[in-house]
Amino acid sequence: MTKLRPLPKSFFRRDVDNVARALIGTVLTVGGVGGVIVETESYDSADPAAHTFGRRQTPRNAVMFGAPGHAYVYRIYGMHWCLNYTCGDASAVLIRALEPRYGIAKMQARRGTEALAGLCSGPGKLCQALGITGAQNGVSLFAPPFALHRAAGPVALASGVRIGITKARERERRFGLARSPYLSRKFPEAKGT
DNA sequence: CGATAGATCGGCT
DNA sequence: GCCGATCTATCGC
Repeated sequence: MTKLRPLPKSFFRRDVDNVARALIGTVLTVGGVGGVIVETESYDSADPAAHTFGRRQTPRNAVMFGAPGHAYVYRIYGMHWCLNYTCGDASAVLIRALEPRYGIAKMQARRGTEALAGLCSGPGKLCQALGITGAQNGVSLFAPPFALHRAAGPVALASGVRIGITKARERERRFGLARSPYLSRKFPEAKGT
């Protein structure tokens, strides 16, 4: 396998949108299982779609008010989990899709499906494949079982409006690897190709 | 293909 | 009591 270099903690000490962009191409593993991040979304307290909108604190969103570089995990629709990286100042990046690369058999077993393209192509699927639950809420991303690694090289970045939200739908805070087969949904092509 | 319905429950008003 | 940063199956064209 390619040599993996860890992400520095300073990675998260910048604007949340830039973190969301820079995360594309980085590697996430949980207990050695994971892959390359190909899709993210950003949220902050000025965003009507965010859990921290208006900086109102509740038991659920408490982790987003804490230090950067931690996992914010919450349950959605009563049955799925979603993983975010906290970025400080009540902001966070939702991890939406991975290219499966490490521990693929384990991910297939957890998901109950074989197809690689569908293993981690969505926030709920990704958490199921990596075994992430509310038990990881608030834990450091820089300590086991989590491990974050730098991108192997430059990536073709795409962006667009977010998915699955009902508020602030127009905001372009979704980022991803253009034309990746592992996205939850394709990004609109700018032109040509 | 795209559209829609149902599952299922914690968090918040 | 309502609603959601989702997923899957199933329907219609």
